[in-house]
Amino acid sequence: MTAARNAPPTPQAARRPAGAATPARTSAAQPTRLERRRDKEQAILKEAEAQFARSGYGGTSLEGIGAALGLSRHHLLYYFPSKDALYRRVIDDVVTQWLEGMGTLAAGDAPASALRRYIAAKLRSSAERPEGTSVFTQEVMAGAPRYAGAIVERVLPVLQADVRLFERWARDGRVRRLPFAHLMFVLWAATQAYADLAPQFALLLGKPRLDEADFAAAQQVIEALVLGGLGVRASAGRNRA
Amino acid sequence: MTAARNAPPTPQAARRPAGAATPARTSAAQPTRLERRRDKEQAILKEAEAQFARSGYGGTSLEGIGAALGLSRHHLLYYFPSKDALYRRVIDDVVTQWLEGMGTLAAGDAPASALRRYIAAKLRSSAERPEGTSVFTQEVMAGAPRYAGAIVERVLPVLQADVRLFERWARDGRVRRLPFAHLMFVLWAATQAYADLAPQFALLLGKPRLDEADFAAAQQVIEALVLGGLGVRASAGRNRA
DNA sequence: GTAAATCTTTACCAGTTGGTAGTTTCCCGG
DNA sequence: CCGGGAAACTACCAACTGGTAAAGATTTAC
Repeated sequence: MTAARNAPPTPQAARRPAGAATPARTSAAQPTRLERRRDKEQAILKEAEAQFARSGYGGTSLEGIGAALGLSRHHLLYYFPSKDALYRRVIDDVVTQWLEGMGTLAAGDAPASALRRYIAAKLRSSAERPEGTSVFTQEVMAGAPRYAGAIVERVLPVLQADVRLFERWARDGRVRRLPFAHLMFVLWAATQAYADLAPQFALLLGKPRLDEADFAAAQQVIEALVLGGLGVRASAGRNRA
Repeated sequence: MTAARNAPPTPQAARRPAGAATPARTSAAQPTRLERRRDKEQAILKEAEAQFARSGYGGTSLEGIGAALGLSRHHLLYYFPSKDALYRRVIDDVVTQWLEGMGTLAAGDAPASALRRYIAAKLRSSAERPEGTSVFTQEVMAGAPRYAGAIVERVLPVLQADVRLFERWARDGRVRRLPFAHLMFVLWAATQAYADLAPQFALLLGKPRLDEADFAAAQQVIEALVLGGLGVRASAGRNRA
């Protein structure tokens, strides 16, 4: 309470504004107002994502999010008009990030390497940003009251494209035929579990948290299952780790 | 934990004749007080499980649970001393049910049929009582603040037994060697997803909810992956559906 | 029939929630 | 130096949260 007041979290210090693509303006040393605002919004979104992931929508309070950032609840309502609006922004970003990782499968590669890359990408996202998928999972468990539309509009096309790719592979005799939509579901489930259920897994492995070796093992298992289940020879690029 | 009963110790129960005097009809047509209480507790637990699954701990209110049952919030607090106690009872039942489905693997069967039965049992439990695992998943996502102990004490031994069984199979050359703990994690993830993520899957399949065909397809996929990944000939009982 | 145990309801409480309104402080450009 | 807009804080609110205390109603046992 006491020290939080005049100690703003120095947004630009650790956060590099991802400006590789954008033309580097004079902003490097002196962040403009707009940039500072965007950085602060980003910090709020990040903290909100973490808390929504941990406690769900109903279990998270604006006060709590603000406290973690040294802000008052009313301040948050200055940046975001309502808790619901904040939540929607969070989940929107999550879905976007989630979809980004999915395009990987569409590459014109051989099934084995395409799948391997897909699994690795999904697992990496689980390791690096677990909160994101947890928020999404909780939204789904609640019956997707706020995001059923987005799921159909944004996820369904990508799923259908992936299924079509599998069908093509099956037609060419490169993979065994399976209910491919469900195969994708299981793939998502397996990779997402290493974000959502990580605390449980860590507990059962006797560690404080999952480490790289665990993710490597997960990758090995999931690859073996998927490639084995599809009847794809897992020979080519055997040793990867 | 399980005996955390708030109610008075029901002194009459001991005084009642041990059932010899009254035939079965008494309990069937005219439920005794104890039975009525137990039934009511059960109804509360069921509704609480559903709401905790949907909205999480923080998003669920005693008022809401009571309303769904035609009771007042204060009435709930007569049967359960606090929201936390109610939640713990719910999650305790869930863990118990969850563990029941796990013993299946220990049978002295051939790997293929043992795994098939295990997958079928897990999927059935996801289909029949999805709320249970959703509560559990949410507890885990929150970092298992209330149930880390139970996970270690109750789940870990079963997991270790299963892993040992896999190791034995591997030593005998009956399955390919994998990080078996992670194999179990992936198996849990895949089967649980058909409870937790069912709304998403249904949405993507264009149905109001998953039906038997979907669970059959899931079973087919998971079987193919696990048996294929372990290098087990899925021949024996090929056609099952 | 009556007393005791059980069940149900009412009244009340302090703390927290998301949200609004208004005011003050700060910063930056001119 | 100053004006204006962005940022931050104060005060306040109605609704709701879990929880307690106590009174009223209903069975049930004797």
